[in-house]
Amino acid sequence: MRIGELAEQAGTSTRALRYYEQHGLIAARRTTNGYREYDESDLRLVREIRSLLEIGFNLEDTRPFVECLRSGRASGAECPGSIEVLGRKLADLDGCIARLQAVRGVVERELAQATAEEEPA
Amino acid sequence: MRIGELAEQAGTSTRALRYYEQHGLIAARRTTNGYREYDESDLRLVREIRSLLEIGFNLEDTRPFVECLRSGRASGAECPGSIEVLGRKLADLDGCIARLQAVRGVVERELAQATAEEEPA
DNA sequence: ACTAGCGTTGACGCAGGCGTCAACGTTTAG
DNA sequence: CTAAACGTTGACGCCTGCGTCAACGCTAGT
Repeated sequence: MRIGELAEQAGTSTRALRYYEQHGLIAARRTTNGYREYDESDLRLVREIRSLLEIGFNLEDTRPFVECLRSGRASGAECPGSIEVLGRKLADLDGCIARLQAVRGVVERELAQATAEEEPA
Repeated sequence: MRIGELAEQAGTSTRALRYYEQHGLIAARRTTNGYREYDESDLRLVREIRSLLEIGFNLEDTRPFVECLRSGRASGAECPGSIEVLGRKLADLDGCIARLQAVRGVVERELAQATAEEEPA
């Protein structure tokens, strides 16, 4: 299939696909006229990238997953590189959640105090 | 005091202070030579801005707090505009935390599954 | 007089994942 | 033959809170 169809199948844009290629995540064969040509395995790679991006991974983080899939694994997560990224992400998430909950506490107290002083019954 | 000292007192940079002024958050008197001149009340405004930015508010969100302080209130949070921002922020935080926790669940399951398939013994 | 250190404005750079337009070639339907 | 609809590369725009450099003026100390 060509880039337009791949984009549609993967729920993204042709621009994004060229961007992934620029960054070495996917590679395309070329037909004689210079058009990119893809197959089902490429679709799987792009879908892996997309689902990871959607939950907050950045492009670099998706690389080990993509390489894992290209090495023939059934899942992009079952390679050491991917597992390491998952571990770091889990720690990042925990830190991020903790920070947000702390901020939430501050905001909640500020709000309670401010409304109390605004409407003192 | 001049801009350099204000920056130091508030724990920020002169560049940031000029940026806040550009966006109408703080205003400076000028001495005859064109230098900006600040006093203690300006320091309070900048500290309010800084503390809000640090916990994740954006510049626009700080505006009602700054105006509240300038209107003579003891706290920047005790005006309707500030309270509304605090309320929206609280909702934002709740949504953000929920999303992160959902992602955390996904990542944790992925990680468990991947490590299980990597070391099945 | 000269230098260091403060001030002034204006403008570019950055991160990230693309959107979007330009200017052009290819394919396909009528 | 022509136009629509696809493809190609290159490059600028976006967003946000500044960092950083340029090129200049003012002031204080020696």
